[in-house]
Amino acid sequence: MTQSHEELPPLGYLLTKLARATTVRFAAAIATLNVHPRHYGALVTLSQDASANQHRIAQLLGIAPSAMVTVIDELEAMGAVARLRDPKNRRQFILEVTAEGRTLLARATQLGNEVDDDVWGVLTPEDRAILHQRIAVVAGRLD
Amino acid sequence: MTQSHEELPPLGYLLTKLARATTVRFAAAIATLNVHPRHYGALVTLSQDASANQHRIAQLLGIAPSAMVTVIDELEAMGAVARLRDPKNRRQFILEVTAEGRTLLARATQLGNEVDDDVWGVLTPEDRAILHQRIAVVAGRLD
DNA sequence: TATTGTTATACTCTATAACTATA
DNA sequence: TATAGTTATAGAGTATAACAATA
Repeated sequence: MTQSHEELPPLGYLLTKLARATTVRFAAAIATLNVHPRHYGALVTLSQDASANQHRIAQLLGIAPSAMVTVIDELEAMGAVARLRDPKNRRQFILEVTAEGRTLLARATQLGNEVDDDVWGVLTPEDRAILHQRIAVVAGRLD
Repeated sequence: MTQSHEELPPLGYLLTKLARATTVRFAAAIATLNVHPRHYGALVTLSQDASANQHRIAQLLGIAPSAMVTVIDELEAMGAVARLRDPKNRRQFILEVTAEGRTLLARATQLGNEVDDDVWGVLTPEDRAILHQRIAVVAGRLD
């Protein structure tokens, strides 16, 4: 047990600081694809839960449903997502990630991984992989 | 080596998602002290680098120098920070964290740790301590 | 009457540029 | 001429509330 542990700022605070710095770099990287982090988040979430409607995606992303409209509008304009009326419930859309959307997601993820290399390069690959996996677990439990 | 690792979204993206959820909880917790996350960040940074002026703090926090003015104004109004003119260079201030400021920081940190318990409770204490330490290392290298 | 998506609007946050004083 | 702090202002981002279509 290290004595210094108690004196670290809360994990959540350190995370916020890191997230902010990382987002700036990530945003700059994917701007070359004409994609905003907002679009990336929606694409990731849509890919993970194909049955989600716009309200559900907004909830998962932690933003207002009204804010989703523009994001999906833009993804649709890029040809990354298609709005298909659900015949079972015509109030809502089935949000389909197109082949183009999957390609875009893959490219943005690649750029994100390069930013990761830059920011997290001080850790050994093993440490980083373990960290990555644990963060994924915790992030997945938030929903 | 796990095959699934390659398919995780970038660490930076997961972090941003976690940071967002955590900040909402942290902000709600420290609101009981009439403190905003912004104030907390400035207090932490000031405590870590006593010689920093407002421009330097803004740089470390990744915000515009003009945005610091209100933050320091509010911290001063709370009695948490004192602006003392530097006699060596009267353009800048020495920003002193008061005893009251240190108490406030400790209380807010305590609340932040409780939020951490809530969010990170799915990890074992050992895993979490290692994670915390590594995150602190990476966050510290950003400056 | 409730739900899904949408629009209109207001509010918060942040950045940019111009100003004062000091160097 | 450059730097530290400040002020004014504009832009981006976000949330809230009201609305239309559907259930």
